[in-house]
Amino acid sequence: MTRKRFDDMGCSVACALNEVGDWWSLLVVKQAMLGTRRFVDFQHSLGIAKNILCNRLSRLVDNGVMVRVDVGEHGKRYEYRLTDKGRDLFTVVTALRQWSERWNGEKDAMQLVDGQSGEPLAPVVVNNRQGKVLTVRDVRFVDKGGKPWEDVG
Amino acid sequence: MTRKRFDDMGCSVACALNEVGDWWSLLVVKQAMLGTRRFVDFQHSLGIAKNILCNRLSRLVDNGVMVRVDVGEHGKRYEYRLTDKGRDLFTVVTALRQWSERWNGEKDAMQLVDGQSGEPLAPVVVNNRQGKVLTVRDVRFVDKGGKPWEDVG
DNA sequence: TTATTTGGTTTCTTAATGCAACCATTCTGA
DNA sequence: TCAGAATGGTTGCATTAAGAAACCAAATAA
Repeated sequence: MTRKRFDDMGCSVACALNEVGDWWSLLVVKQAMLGTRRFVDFQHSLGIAKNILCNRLSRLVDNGVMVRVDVGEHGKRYEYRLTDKGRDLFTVVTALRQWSERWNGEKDAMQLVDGQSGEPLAPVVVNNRQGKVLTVRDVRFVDKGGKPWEDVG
Repeated sequence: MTRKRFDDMGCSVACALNEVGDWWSLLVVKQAMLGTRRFVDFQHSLGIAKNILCNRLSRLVDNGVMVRVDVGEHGKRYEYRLTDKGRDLFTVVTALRQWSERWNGEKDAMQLVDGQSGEPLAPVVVNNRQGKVLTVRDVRFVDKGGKPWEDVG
């Protein structure tokens, strides 16, 4: 009786959550986006148990979100860095951060700003191809043939 | 020895994950965005255990992401609907869906399209205030005073 | 050369998850 | 009306995940 698998549900969202849907993974990715690379630095900045961090880093490496780079002279010194796939989670992490700030207040001592101007970022939104902002009410779910999706009864 | 709390880490992302960072919550929200409202429909479409679904719906209601609406003639018939806070997770869920499709292929039988044109959506991106697309390399973390953030050693 | 850092593993306890059985209302069909 | 199904749970048990602490070997710094 293992934990339910999410990668065979025929749902992209479930498939994503199968890789980064636990309590810690996205926080590790977020911390890597702040520049953290070493095992001990992840451990101290996140306050995560060593065995859990070990497990999460391994899973992230297995899933191609991070890579373990050997930086020691004779091995045994490593850095964990984001891959392109990992850096591409920037939109997800930023959307999550902004959502939290909108609804729970700015609990963060840090602020994310444009590196050049130093200004805050624009809110992350969903656009159609013409650049119009869409809410969940403005979209439809269709199958491959373009037919509307039927709710499961 | 309880599970680690994420809402007192001084991090907005952690605070968000404290509410929807478990394996199931975002999937329940995503399913609600597809129109599912009834307990049994969530159960069947997600394949989630009843006690876990019960716990997740309660937590989502407690956190203001969903509301339980009484729709029975004499009680005992309920609908679970997204609140504004819940609907605002649309960007997060969509970013996650697109990320999964980009890196793991389109595992989903369903496609999300613009309700009016029927066209696929534009990729969710992070913009600065001038509308320029930013990657994680284009941003900085600063404190309240605007000073750059120092990595924890 | 000794001490410390790094990156783990092991052990033990508690929490989360999954499955199945059960249960009290409420609606439905004959 | 009355049996039976649907709804929205709860409870008990088994397994897996998470957290804290101790321990450990290789590599590095003092």
